[in-house]
Amino acid sequence: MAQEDRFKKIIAHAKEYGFVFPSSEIYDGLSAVYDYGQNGVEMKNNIRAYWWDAMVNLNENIVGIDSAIFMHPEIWKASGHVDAFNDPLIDNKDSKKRYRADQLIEDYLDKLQGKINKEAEKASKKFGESFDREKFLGTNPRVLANRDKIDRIHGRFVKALKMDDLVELRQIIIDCEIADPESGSRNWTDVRQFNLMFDTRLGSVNESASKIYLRPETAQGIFVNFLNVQKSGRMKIPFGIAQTGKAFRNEIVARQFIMRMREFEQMEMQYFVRPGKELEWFEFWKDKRMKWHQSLGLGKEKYRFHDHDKLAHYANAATDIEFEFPIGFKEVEGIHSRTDFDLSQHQKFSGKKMQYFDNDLNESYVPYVVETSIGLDRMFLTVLAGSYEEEKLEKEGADEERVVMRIPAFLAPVKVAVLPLVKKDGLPDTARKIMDELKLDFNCQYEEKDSIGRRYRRQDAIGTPYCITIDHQTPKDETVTIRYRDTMEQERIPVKQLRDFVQEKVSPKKQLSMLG
RNA sequence: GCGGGAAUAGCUCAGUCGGUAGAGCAUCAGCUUCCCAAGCUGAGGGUCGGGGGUUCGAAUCCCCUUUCCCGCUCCA
Repeated sequence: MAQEDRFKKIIAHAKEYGFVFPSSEIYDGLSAVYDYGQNGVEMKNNIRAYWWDAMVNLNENIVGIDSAIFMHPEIWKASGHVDAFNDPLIDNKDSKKRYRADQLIEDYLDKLQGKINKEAEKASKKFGESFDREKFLGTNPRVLANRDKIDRIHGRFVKALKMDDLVELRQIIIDCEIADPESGSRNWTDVRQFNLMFDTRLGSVNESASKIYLRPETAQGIFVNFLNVQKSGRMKIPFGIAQTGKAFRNEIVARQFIMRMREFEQMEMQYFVRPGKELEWFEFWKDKRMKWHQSLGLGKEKYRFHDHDKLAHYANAATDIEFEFPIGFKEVEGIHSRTDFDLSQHQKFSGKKMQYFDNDLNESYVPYVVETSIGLDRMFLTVLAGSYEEEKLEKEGADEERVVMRIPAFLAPVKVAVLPLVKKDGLPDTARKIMDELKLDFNCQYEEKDSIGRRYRRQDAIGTPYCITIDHQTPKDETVTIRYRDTMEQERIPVKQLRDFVQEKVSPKKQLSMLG
């Protein structure tokens, strides 16, 4: 409970200090859509840049692209999204539980098959070694009745799925007297289709305009450009293509702040490898990506792998990197061994050869793919949640508290605050000069209003790692104090050294060099 | 989408039995000059989430609706 409160506080803090706002708020908001504010956009850009540096710049064999959100509609048939993102759903009116209609029918068919197997089992025990399983299955009246039933239902089921016949799907459920597995109730609503892909029209608004989708993932933009990049970049396997960009999913339920949004940003890299080598590379990227996360310094114990037991049809290995949010461990990044599924599908649907000629093997093949796919918005939330701290301060008298965002300096939205100690004696002028110097290199804020202590706290709240204070000593010896966000300690340094000093502290170079 | 709860100033909240909306903090201007937030003076800011109804009169009662939170469900 306390943890949930903490999550709420982080959301409130994000809004109050210009990180994340609900979309269209003055019109009552728009469900599961959020806007990034003045501080949020800086931090988001910094996270994206850190990922790009680590993937594209640090790896000579990885290049980036930026593909369009609109793509040829056939792509989503090839990828399986047109089928897989169309779930027929049905609700039980009594228990208020929701199920996938196709799942209910499949479970029912499985149960019938189970009955047949049991029947055979029983007979086998009874007749011992003289038992002829095939003959039994072909003659026993109970088995025959069930097999006949399975055939009939299965036939209707397949046809209904093919025709998208929702009424027939419901009729099958009624005819088979399928009950809610939990409550036993057979009081069902109509079957409804939820397509998780947004669609719109390309071209003029008329009958001939074609329906196109807003991409539900960025990965396909990479697959369809595989040949373009490989040839124009003279890439040799293994190599990777990286991309960041928006994707859209019309989630039935989207909740938990920016954890699941209808419009979100992905950072993906598809790594093309020799068939048979994919599981080695899968392990390689698991390790690399985990190191990237841990390089942020938010606490190694807050990360874990969660291997998938149930694999998607295209994958032969999959794992999630999870981060411990106040509401529990949640997926931040997925690493999948996608086999040659995607390229093969595009080869099939487009009729173009999606192959690579490997000189070392002297043969051509459809490459296998290992994917690293990370949600930028979730990453953003990771940094927020991992940085937010209500710190108890010891002070004479009452207990004091400060809210401080311990954001890694290279991700912080504002790097430096320039603060004249008081608003007189020419200190603001001196501060302005320093500000003008520094703002060419860093995102800086100048503040002269309110007491110095209050200004420090305001900077703590947005995670500014360094505050530079111009005091009465500055005009005398050209030095200022620099105050550290995390320790609240101060140091005095010459104005001349400021730029280099800050530069070294807010650059991601040190972290990146450890990843390289 | 279903069930439950919530919505009053930027934030936290008060508002009695239905009688024209209040506090603290924050914001802005001026004063004060101080190294870890809440000194002084003044000002701005709300059609009480939106729409409809009952009533002489609605923040308050009724209906609808939107958004958020919790649970269910879903999650390439």
